Amino acid sequence: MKKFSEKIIYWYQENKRDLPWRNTKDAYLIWLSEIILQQTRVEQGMAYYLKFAKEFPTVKHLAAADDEKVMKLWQGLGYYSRARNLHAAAKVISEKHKGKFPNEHSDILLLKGVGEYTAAAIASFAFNKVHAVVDGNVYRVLSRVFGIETPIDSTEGKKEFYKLANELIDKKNPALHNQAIMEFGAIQCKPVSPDCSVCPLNTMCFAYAKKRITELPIKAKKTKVRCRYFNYIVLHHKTLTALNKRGEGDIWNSLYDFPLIETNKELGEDQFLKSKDWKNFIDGAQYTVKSIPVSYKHILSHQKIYARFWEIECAKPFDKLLPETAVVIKTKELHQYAVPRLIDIYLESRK
DNA sequence: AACTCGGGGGG
DNA sequence: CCCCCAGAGTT
Repeated sequence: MKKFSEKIIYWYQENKRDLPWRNTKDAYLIWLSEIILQQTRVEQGMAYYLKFAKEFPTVKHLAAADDEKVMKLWQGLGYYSRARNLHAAAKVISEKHKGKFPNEHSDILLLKGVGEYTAAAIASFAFNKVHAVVDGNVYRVLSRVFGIETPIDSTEGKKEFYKLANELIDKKNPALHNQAIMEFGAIQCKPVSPDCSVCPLNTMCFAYAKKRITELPIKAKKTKVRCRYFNYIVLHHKTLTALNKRGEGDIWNSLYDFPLIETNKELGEDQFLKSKDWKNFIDGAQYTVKSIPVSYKHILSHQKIYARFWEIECAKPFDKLLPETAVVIKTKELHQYAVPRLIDIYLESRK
């Protein structure tokens, strides 16, 4: 009987997708692709990879780029700390490593934004080192084939799956093996309704034999969702608009939105208009509220945001009247700023 | 060990 | 509505 590794590698060679980051040995490009693909589907990350690779063909190009430009290119992809860490690490590689990407697993692991998975991916794909990758796909394949019921989001589970993955890896073809098992998980051993009848591993699969495909892998925690109510104050004065740069400790760090009043619960529209808080933004200046606010429900994996955009025409400039984090910009230059998807959708609707 | 960090797609 | 996706950093 053929071994696990041989079977998935054979399957991979017959079924693999043609993906751009598989056609290079450039550690920088492989790193770039791995950061973009963290918790992100290949189809969603593809356009961003092509954009970044074209705009920043080498790590030095990326290191030399402006922060705001990097964030703008990342706009819409989510998990924005990835972009900040990517940029910070590019500067380290460019300066401390003289532009040469580290080729040891332990050194790669020191880079900001690079954890166990990504270090193994880069070390194997770029330098053909024997380090097994364990991503969501690998957890699923291993738990099903070998019947592992340890929760994948536990410390114990992580150790157990890494141990098994490193026992199974083809030490002569670590890069090929790692690509194969992930692609196998993504395409054949899918999360929902995989076609096990055509699976090359169905004769050795625990979950298939026990009819427990839908139960594996096991995840212990469930993310709870928090509801938030955002009242955005979209201030205009002639050709000017006020933006707000978001900071640490909340979503969308280092992106821009508008000056904001957040409340614990839904307020009526008249109730909000009467409230004093937002008028601090304009310090009692004359203003005109343009019609009723535009409303959106923005769903994230861990937050539900009920947003309203109050468009206010202000009679005088608002330079010094805003929060510390605010910036006054020309409305026509708004498109240069990196904004959350929610703000982007609002702006698109205003065109 | 638990929490937080986005956005999109599929059943 | 739910779950998952080429996970990592912080507390």
